Amino acid sequence: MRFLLKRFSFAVMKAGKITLSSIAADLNVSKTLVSLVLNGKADAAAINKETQQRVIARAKELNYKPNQVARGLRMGQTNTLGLLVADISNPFYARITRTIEHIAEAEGYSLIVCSSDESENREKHLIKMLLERQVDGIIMTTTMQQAEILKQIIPPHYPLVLFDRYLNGFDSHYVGVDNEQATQNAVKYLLDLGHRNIGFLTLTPGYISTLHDRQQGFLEAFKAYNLDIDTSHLLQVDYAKLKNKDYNQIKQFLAETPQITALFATNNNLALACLNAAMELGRRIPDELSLITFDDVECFQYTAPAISCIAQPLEKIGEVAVNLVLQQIKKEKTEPKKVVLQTKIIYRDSTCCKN
Amino acid sequence: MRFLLKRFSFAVMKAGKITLSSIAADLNVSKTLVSLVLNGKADAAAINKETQQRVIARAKELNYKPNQVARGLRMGQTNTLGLLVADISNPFYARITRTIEHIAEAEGYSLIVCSSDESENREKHLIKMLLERQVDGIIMTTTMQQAEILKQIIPPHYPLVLFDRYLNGFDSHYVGVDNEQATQNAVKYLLDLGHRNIGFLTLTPGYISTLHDRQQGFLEAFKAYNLDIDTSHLLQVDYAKLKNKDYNQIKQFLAETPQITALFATNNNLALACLNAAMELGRRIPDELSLITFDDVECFQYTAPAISCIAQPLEKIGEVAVNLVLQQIKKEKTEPKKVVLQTKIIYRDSTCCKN
DNA sequence: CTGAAAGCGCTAACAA
DNA sequence: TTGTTAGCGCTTTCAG
Repeated sequence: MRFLLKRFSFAVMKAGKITLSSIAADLNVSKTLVSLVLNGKADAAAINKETQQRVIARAKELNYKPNQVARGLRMGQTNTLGLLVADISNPFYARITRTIEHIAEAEGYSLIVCSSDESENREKHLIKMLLERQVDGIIMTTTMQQAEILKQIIPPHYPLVLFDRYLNGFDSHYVGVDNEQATQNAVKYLLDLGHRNIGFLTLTPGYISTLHDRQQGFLEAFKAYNLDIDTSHLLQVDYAKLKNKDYNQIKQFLAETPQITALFATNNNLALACLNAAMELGRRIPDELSLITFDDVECFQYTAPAISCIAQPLEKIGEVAVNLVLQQIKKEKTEPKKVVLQTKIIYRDSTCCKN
Repeated sequence: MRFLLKRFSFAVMKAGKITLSSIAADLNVSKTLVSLVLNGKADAAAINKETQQRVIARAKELNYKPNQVARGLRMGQTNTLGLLVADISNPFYARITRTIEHIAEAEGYSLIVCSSDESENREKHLIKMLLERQVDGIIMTTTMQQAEILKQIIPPHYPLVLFDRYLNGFDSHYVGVDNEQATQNAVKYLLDLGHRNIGFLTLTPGYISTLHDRQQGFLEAFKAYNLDIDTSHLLQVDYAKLKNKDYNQIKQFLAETPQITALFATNNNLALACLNAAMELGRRIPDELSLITFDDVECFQYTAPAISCIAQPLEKIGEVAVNLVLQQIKKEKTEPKKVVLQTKIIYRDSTCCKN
């Protein structure tokens, strides 16, 4: 009786739900059989061709969709990757995401995408979430200051790759560029153009490796030329304000340091902000003020003037990142690999000789 | 013996895995108890305060992370949303994604993000994938021409919202703007400036509702002014080529129709391409050629000249989209709602009177 | 106040 | 060649 009741309620409740069992019941075969056939393991199991056909036909007919959640639970693998960036609406990350998505998808992986918003707390929270969701690996830009939290939160041999930013004391796979060298080259280029009073615009939080290294590169360039740096030429802009299009900090800076003839911006948002500020202050670029920035975005070639910049190989970064994580998942254990890619200075119209 | 073997391998394999049962075993209580406590249902179940404390303490100590895949399977709900866009690297989608992500996250939902690449096949494939992954709802821009495929593939009352583009014959929730009206207004503005030979640049595939409606708006504007349209002023650019920065089609078009004094571009990529083509051909904007485009992206205010455009309320679109899908998930059943938001023409320097 | 047991949909040993 | 069964980790009746 109990049994019957169960069968009954099962049948009733499941109206419409097509599962392995429902197909099996329908065909009077076992779940195993259906599973084997639908996973292409039928031949290996030497299952009757004719039976195979019946199963396949019925599955198609019923529009069967395997429940990947159940599958994931059973197999201990979700075929999902976590992608954690600072801000998905930043073209820098959006373009890398695109590449990662494509490669991942080709390998059967989906992406759970999230933005940390440059907040350590959010990042911590999001990583936990990804881990709870049993993603098979994580690709991320960290905004952490200390390796500790990450070490605590991420299991020892978990498939992980940091990109763009590294974290001292956290020995994981990584892909990015040599920010210090790239910046140094760009600043030397400004120096070679005759500029001596060069402003350096960076962001909060300043401890982020890319920002830190770029600043280091800036200092190194001066040192290499035996030049002193006026620290009043360094400005750290508040990230939230920048996101909010509040450029007052920059305008004030430009107004207060009229001796500056060239500007180095540490990222694309900052460069656009400079353009805006200079425009409002009536400082002509490049005649009165040269500008060069880290990161290339499409529109830099169409701005007035076109903006000189340091371009990172975005596609390549995405490609390496996803491949590194996939390799770890496939247990191709390797030492944490650090991949450093080449940047390229793109000379456009926002930079010229000091006159 | 058999039993022992199993226990053994179990113990070995599970080394380190913290689960509900492992905690329960550890504490000599039942899984139920632990589950209840960890889900905040302990008080409702009137569980001993002291026991609760023990459970919570141990869970924290062991750094327990609930397996959301198991939870999802059991509860028939994954707290995951599918977001399907044409191209995540397009700032238009990236910015909407940002808003959606934030609201979804606040409600406890994660996002699986994917790009259809304007391919019907990819779209079909991705929707199937999302459904198999048991996402609780889907937010998408469709690139389908016919409603049929979507109807076949998506279950009748599945939580779904289309945004940006609608699909005739597919009666779902929707949020977007009045593309026809917006375009008509913008074109009338060009007409009012004295332009009569206006080029219209659109994309493949042309059947997409937004593109279609924009073209319709273009035609309507002329009709309203009792003006004839020279169909040689309409150009449909190949999407793949555009993505690929191959602007020859546009350059050729501009070269062959020198009588054109103003251009309407149906999206941001096209506008940038026009800028590029005009530059290479030495056609000065706006003096020789006015340009207005659908969609605003940040850099349009910094280009030379700054580009006039029709701005869509991106944040609002994202917000409405995610809320609509969340409502459906929460079974707040409503008739498929169509939300049409306001656009705004932003007048910048790329448009001027015909001289 | 607490526990046993069933079962979400699937895979994979093992049996037959 | 096919079926039985156990179990992935969790929630939730239902019994005590």
